[in-house]
Amino acid sequence: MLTDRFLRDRRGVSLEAGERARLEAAISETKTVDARKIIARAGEWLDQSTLLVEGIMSRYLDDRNGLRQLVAIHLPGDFVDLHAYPLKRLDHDVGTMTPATIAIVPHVELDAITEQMPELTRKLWFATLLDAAIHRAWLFRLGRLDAIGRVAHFFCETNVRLLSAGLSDGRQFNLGLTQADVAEICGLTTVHVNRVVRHLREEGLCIFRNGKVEILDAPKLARRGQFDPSYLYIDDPSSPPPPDQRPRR
Amino acid sequence: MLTDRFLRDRRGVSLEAGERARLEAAISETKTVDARKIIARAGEWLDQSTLLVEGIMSRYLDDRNGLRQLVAIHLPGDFVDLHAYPLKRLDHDVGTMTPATIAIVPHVELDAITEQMPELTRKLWFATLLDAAIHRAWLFRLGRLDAIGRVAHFFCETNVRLLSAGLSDGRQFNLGLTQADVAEICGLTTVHVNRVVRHLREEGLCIFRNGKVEILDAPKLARRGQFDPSYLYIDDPSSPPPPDQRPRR
DNA sequence: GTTTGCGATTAACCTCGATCATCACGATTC
DNA sequence: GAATCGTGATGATCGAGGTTAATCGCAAAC
Repeated sequence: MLTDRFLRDRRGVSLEAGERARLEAAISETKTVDARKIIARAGEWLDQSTLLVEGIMSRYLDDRNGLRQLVAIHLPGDFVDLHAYPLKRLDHDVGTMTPATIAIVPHVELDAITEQMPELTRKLWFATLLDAAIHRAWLFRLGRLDAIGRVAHFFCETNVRLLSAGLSDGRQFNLGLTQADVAEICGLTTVHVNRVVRHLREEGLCIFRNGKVEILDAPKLARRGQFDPSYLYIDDPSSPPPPDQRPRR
Repeated sequence: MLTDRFLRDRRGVSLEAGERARLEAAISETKTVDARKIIARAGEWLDQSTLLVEGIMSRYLDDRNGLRQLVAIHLPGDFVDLHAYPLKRLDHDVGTMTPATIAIVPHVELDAITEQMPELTRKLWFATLLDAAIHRAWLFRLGRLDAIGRVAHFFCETNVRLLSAGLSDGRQFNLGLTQADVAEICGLTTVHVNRVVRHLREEGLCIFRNGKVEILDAPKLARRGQFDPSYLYIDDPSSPPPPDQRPRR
């Protein structure tokens, strides 16, 4: 199903069968889009949102000189611009990075869901806040890490996200991004990303070639990027479960 | 009322009288908190959220060396950690920067609201996504602006936000932050923030002294920080209104 | 009046990453 | 086959901002 990967392995908020069916029914159409196409522009009024089925998409802000800062990348299973539902108007552009398959969900369908299914509504809300949590990790990356740490952190994050989408084996994954893309994500120049990539390779941490990432030493890479995956809210039996009783304070 | 400033002047999502009353009724208690106190820690399971009535609060991530990256600052009227309602567990710490008055909203009350009031639910959702939009602006700041631009952008943003909260006259406002705080926000060192502040003063853009900001040349300051307030979604008669009919694509 | 301590300020030095330039390689295209 | 273009690789140079450290102003505490 198109929504199979949506909120997969997210503790406490994975969809029930009925919820998944309801969301699936809300899809008005699916289509394929070429790489490097703009799906929605900043300031546009939107009446639909985009669920990413296949491929990689991004959200970005332009600066005055035509340079871009990516604020998010989206992987299969992500409800890319669900936040356009409450916001109605976006503050940034949304586009594809690779060829992509997307499913369209009209906002009138989401109106119906919010009227009738409060539990599913909370899960959709959760999905948008997960994006916000990733924004925060990216803020940490840009504000507190050096160039090597930023790229290391990005690779770690993407590995974990793709793993939960079933698109990485935990050691190797295909990203389809260029060094220039990584530069726009990490707030660096392509030249310096190239040097960072070489450094990571020479240190035996990971190899980035032809858009593919091979992680050689995951613990060391995570340490270098100060990466802790808890902000991704992925179901992990080894982390402490929610308290039986809601905690009081 | 305690919620008077919440979603004030936000086009299309300002609260109706009944909604405001319902939210007000959801408040279980209010309290005052000293400056520099932690309200919630990363990883904690929460069953309540915090509405900021007076004072300034922040959210931040710690790095390995004990340095912090602020990911948000909150002003009176902000529902600081409303995102804890869908997320249940935070990925960051929440604390006060100045002495503050806060109102507590138990999540069980929010359960009731999401069951009974879908329109108000969408507005609460909107409020959390507004925070995400501000995260994105901060990402732009850290990724694409130099030190002077970052501080200029931050002052512009804060001025607009305080203006809509009725706490700035558009030219001057009291922030109660130190240069070290600004450094943690802008991903700089205190030493360099000091240099930037001097530069902004000498260029006649703005004066930052004793936690107070005086804006001398708002247009120039905005240009220097590439600041465009549309991401704050504040009601502004001069910006284009939503289309009468929902747009189709 | 002295002490303490926080915050602001300034200087000296150095490093990381930007900038500019060139070159290699492969895939298209004509 | 030549030309073009996107992507990656690498060297030389430079400057913004980090680091370290010293000093100052001022308010609170004693």
